[in-house]
Amino acid sequence: MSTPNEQRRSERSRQAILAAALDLCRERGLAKTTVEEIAKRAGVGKQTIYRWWGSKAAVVQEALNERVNTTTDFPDTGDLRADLRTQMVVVAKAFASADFAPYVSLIAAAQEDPEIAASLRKVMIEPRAQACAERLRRGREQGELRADVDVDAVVEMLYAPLYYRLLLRTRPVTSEQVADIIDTAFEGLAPSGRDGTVGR
Amino acid sequence: MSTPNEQRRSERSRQAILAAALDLCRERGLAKTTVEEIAKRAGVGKQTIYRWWGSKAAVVQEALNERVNTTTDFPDTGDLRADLRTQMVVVAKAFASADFAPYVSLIAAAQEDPEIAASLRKVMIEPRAQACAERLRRGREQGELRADVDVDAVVEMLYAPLYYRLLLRTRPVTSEQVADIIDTAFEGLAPSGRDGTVGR
Amino acid sequence: MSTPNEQRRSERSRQAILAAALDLCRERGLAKTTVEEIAKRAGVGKQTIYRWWGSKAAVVQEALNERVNTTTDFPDTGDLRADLRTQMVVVAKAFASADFAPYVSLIAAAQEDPEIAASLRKVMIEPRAQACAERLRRGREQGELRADVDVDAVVEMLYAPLYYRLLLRTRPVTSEQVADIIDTAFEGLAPSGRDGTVGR
Amino acid sequence: MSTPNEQRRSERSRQAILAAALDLCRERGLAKTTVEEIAKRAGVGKQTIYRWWGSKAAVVQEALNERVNTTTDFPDTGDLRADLRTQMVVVAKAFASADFAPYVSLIAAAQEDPEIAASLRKVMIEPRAQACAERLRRGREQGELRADVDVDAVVEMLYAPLYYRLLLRTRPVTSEQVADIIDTAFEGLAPSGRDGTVGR
DNA sequence: TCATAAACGAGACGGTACGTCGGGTCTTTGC
DNA sequence: GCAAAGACCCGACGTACCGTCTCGTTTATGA
Repeated sequence: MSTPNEQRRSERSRQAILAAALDLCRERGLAKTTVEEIAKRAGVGKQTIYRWWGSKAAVVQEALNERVNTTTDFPDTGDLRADLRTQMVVVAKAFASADFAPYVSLIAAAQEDPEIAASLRKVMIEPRAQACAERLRRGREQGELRADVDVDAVVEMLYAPLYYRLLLRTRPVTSEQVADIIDTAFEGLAPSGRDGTVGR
Repeated sequence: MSTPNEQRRSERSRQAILAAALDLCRERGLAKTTVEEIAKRAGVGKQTIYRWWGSKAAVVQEALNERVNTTTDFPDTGDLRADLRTQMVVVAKAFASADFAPYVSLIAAAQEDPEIAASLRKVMIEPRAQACAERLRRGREQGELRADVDVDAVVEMLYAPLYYRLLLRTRPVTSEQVADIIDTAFEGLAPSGRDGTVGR
Repeated sequence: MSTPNEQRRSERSRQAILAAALDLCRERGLAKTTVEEIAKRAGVGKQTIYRWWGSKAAVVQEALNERVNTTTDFPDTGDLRADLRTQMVVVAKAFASADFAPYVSLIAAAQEDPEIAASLRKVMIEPRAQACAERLRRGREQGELRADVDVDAVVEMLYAPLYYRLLLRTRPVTSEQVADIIDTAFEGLAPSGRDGTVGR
Repeated sequence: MSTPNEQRRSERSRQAILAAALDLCRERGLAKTTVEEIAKRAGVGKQTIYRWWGSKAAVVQEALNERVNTTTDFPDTGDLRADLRTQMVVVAKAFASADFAPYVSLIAAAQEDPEIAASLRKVMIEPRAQACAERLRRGREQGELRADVDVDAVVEMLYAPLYYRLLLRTRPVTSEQVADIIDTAFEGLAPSGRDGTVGR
């Protein structure tokens, strides 16, 4: 994305652009945000944006990445279910927050732009999924999880319902949902025992 | 969406517009499809599109709804897990299909257009979720499910991972994923039985 | 312009169209008047206009022709200069009148539509020019005019300055202008006698 | 018409626009010339036209003004009638020329657009009328004209018949017409001398 | 007297051009 | 000597009217 000389780059302009982009995206969504507006609000020439980023989505992506809590550390108190709950409640609160909108816009943009999709996965999603998988692996070793589970699949099972509500807006994402997800996931749907109809 | 006289409407034009919109959307995605192109390909004036629809997304939504299998019936062989599997495999195959792209585009568009979001939920998502919930309820009555589960939450748990992969493209949606989801959901993550590890 | 059956034609619609066209033309000029507006104001379908006229200009032309004083009679009191003055003052007053605008619009339209130009000349201009030429011819026979003048050229000389001001709007058309034109035309510009330098 | 920065303006685009507009206007008249065509032929964005001009007529007006012989000098050989004839024949030839069409279109446009009318008078008509009036004034001082004539009215009397034929197309504008106009104007219509028929 | 066929009102239709917005590139200029 | 300012070419937007084309609904003969 960047042939020009990185060293001569104006940090002041860069920050102004990121801030303006994020603000506008929060105000009216990424789709209705224009590069022209970002430039004007940042007090910057359009060229300065095109020089360093490939699209407005890339700007928002960088802004978001820079501002979001970069800590992907997962709590580890020894109680897996409690730790999952702690972490997922944080995520749920974030999802429910109004100024999470730019992240949603970014996911939307990613549907028609593979480049955005790739960098979104790489920067935002996979590191966090990895951290969770890691914690699950440790839990499995401690016997808190069945030995045969595929932790990556479990990460999906746990977080997917949050994304489902976030993106389809069927219902709001809440802490209760988190509790529900964890309980159901751990205890299963089968009426008795994990091996199904046995004790019937 | 329609103040003009519905009765004088040209069905020929309507069909041509829906077909053109869907084709273009499959070819290059909704974002890169223009109303002008839809009109040209359909051999129609732009005004005819604007007269009957509020946006290109609305056109695609109607096209999709009209062409998609409207059967929301859920199989019921008496074996809940098998029926879920049957139905979810159908969904998974659809999600994996190349010409499912318009649906994905539509979900993306819905992120920044509440009207699209609402009609998407009402027309595409909720009827199918209801059908699944219904089947789950019957299964619960037959003792195939724990008596205390919230079927609506279960629907989310089951389908959310498919949407997760569809929209975040971390991995492809497959029949194996479906098997995994069902198994894990029914048997739970806990090492033995649903009531924790404590010896029974 | 008219293959349809003239006898079945609705006089009510015809009158409503002519009136609406003339009104709109007075209100905002022919250029900003649309067939759609004429139809709506006349309570008429667009097709009824297209059935009987070739253009909006043709409508205005017919309206104007029907409403204008069709008397092309020239006064003849025996005093040519007085009669010219009488008639030209009428014309000057018409030109100065606000609701003469449609006639001006029509002349403008004629500049880019030979059909309008032809019918304008035939219906509006030539009959009146002929009447004036006739009166001049009688005056010439009576010795009120030099025997060698070309009456058609004289008609032009007399009326052209009124059109000049009407169309170029350098100054308003007035009765004083009429007096001036007649005096100068009759007496000539040369300082003494009609044959110029003679008495020098 | 111009809020944008005149100094950054592209002269290349400006010239291309003026040329294209004039060409199209000659080919099919101003009424059938579209801004879109001008832009396309000039290899220019439409916005560049709208940025600097208020209408297609304004473009043609500027083009015409820039290309037309800006010399408004009137010949002065000492013989007023000869000088008038010289100059008016030039005008008559111009009026008769095929590529004078844009000027006619402009006069037509002026009938429904006061702004065009004003600039047309200011730029094209009045300077030339002034030059003629000036020459007439000098002639009057030299005794070639009656001392009491209003030179401005005379300008109108002389040129109006050319405009009459130009705009009403009753007959072609020719050099003969010019001769006729001058002879009649100077010698008058009255059978003998300017002070009536009474024998001197 | 009534059927029938034309003209009618309404207005949807395929188009063309409008005037505007914003994208991404290129040029000028001021700090 | 960079970068703000912004003019440029371009393509699409959503709208206004064009002139044509159905639709029922009057209306006005002529069988």
